[in-house]
Amino acid sequence: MDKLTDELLDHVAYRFKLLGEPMRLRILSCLKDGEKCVQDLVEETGAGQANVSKHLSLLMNDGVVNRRKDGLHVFYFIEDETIHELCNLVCDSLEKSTENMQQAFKRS
Amino acid sequence: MDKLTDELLDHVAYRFKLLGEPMRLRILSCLKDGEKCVQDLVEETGAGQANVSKHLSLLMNDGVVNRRKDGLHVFYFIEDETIHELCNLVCDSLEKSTENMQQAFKRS
DNA sequence: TTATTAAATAACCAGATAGAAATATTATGG
DNA sequence: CCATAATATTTCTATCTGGTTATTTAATAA
Repeated sequence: MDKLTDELLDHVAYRFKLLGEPMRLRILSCLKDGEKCVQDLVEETGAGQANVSKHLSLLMNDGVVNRRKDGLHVFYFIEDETIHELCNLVCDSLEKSTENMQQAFKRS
Repeated sequence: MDKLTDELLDHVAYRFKLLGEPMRLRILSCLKDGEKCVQDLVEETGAGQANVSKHLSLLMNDGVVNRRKDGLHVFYFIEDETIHELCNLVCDSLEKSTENMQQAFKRS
């Protein structure tokens, strides 16, 4: 985070914002183990088709995911693998702070 | 990102959402080198005082920052150091994809 | 006590956006 | 060509939220 230009900072914020919607994170979680077509994602997430498409479109435009067309189906996959690292970092951090909360609760 | 419960996933998303606002990221960037009082942050970011306070409050409640009171001043500092890692990861990733874009542009 | 300063909170508004429904596009098969 | 299935796009609406202004709270000093 050295010498963040305003432009880069805005882009970083936007990337975080993309990851900051539960449904988008759910979609990315579904893509963790490999490509999925839109239908699969609709079923797995329980979201509407238009909704899933829109989220995927946003993720595509920012280079988070990419796609491969095959007949009527469009298979989406994670393009930027750092997503997993990001999620893991946050998960670990949250779990740690939850532990601390519990510890503090025990002590009180 | 293994076995994300819905609850954890929502919390992870919320953490990302917190980082997904340019002004909050700017505030965190200001705190990178150490604690700052609210006034300092107001001056450095150019945002309104109420605004900075509100952002800090959100960041506090989720454990991203913490504070130390000293007389009239309240000094905020980063509590969850993984923030830096997260930002660096995103920065590197974005820079990389920008390079790729430029490469592709040269080839075309 | 009163005045002053720093920070937090409350109330409001305007812009953004997730979701739903309808429509359009694209690809396949008959 | 037409029908169908998968996906994308458009439109609309309800909700959320960042920013501003005004007010309140808290701490210090006179």
